Amino acid sequence: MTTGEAIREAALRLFAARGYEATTMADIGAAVGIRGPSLYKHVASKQDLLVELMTRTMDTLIARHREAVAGSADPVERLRRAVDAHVRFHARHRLEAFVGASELRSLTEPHRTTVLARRAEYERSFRTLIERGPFDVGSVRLASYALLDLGMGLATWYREEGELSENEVVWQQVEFALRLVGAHPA
Amino acid sequence: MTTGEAIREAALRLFAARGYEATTMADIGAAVGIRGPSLYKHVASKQDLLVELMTRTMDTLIARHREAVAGSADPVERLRRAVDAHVRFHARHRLEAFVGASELRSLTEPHRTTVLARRAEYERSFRTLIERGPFDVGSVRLASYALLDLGMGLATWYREEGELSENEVVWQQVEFALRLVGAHPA
DNA sequence: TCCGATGGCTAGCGAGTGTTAGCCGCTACC
DNA sequence: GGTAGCGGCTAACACTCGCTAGCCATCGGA
Repeated sequence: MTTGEAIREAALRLFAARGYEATTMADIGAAVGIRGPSLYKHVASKQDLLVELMTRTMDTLIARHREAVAGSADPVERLRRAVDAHVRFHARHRLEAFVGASELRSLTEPHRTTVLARRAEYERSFRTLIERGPFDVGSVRLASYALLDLGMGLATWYREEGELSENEVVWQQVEFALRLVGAHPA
Repeated sequence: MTTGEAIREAALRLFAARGYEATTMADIGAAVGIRGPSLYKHVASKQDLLVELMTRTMDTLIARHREAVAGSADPVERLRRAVDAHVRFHARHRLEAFVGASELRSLTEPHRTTVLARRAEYERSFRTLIERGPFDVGSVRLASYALLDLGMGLATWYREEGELSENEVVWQQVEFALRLVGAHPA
């Protein structure tokens, strides 16, 4: 259903710009050229729109992570690829990432708990990556948070039209990340 | 007026937990033991509450930054102190920082522009700090964003009751930051 | 040609919102 | 002991919102 997809895309843009609570069904409708009530022919509810967006975001983020990590057995290379995927995801899906981080509180139970669990799992996977490698950090947990924050920040400031290309930004962030955990002695 | 302060504190907690739009004046009133309409004897409006919170946050953040940087002339030491102040602020004022980052969109003009300008100024000051020192980064701008993101992340995950003390967390983050910009060769 | 589904629309319900108006008890002060 | 005013309160206004009900035009397939 391509109309449903258009609605989700419009909702994403509006949620990112104004926030979930401040966005009205009439706004979303207007963005796809129909009236508010007509949306209910395509989606179940406003909350459902948010749930769909957030779970999809976490699903593809974790999928990209698994693909990236699976490609190598070397701990340093695995972390490098994980950070690359993490940063690249936040560059390519800025709005999804932004909504995912800022609208957790608008999620009703049990969806909130589900998404939070997914996020915790993702963080744990970074922690494991750091633990298993020849890295030098005081606190593994803090290091994992630092790597995650480094990428999530992109959701705020990254712009596709910026002077640096996606690859340049990703490379630079990966470099920062590796320095941070004490790899990359050169 | 100590009642006004209590109201601002309650509003801060509620804005952080539920978001500005989802928080009602009745909620804020209940948190300080009065009814919603009675709040208007102490504050001008709900929006005014948010404006006050956000401008105060930026003011004290910038003040702490200036104090920290003023204490030394050595570029590395200046950056170290700036990061220390930045991280410490986000640990001590978690909620303010969280609201400051997530409710920018709930700010009506011209306040939004004012606060954004203040934030840009703050970022620029980090950029200058990096430019003027013996650091090694590909992009100064990206490095400044990275340092800022490193501290702002605390707003999400830091808890006072955590196993690491404030000082331990700050030291660790400062270490990460200095490694990131290529200082701290040891 | 008829029919059922699809997907728009308007009207409207019911709940909730920020804010104002106006009332009243308490307290401080002359 | 009167009174000004501070700071509570309830009632109510003027919306707004998500969502449902019910109507109707279009159109593909039997």
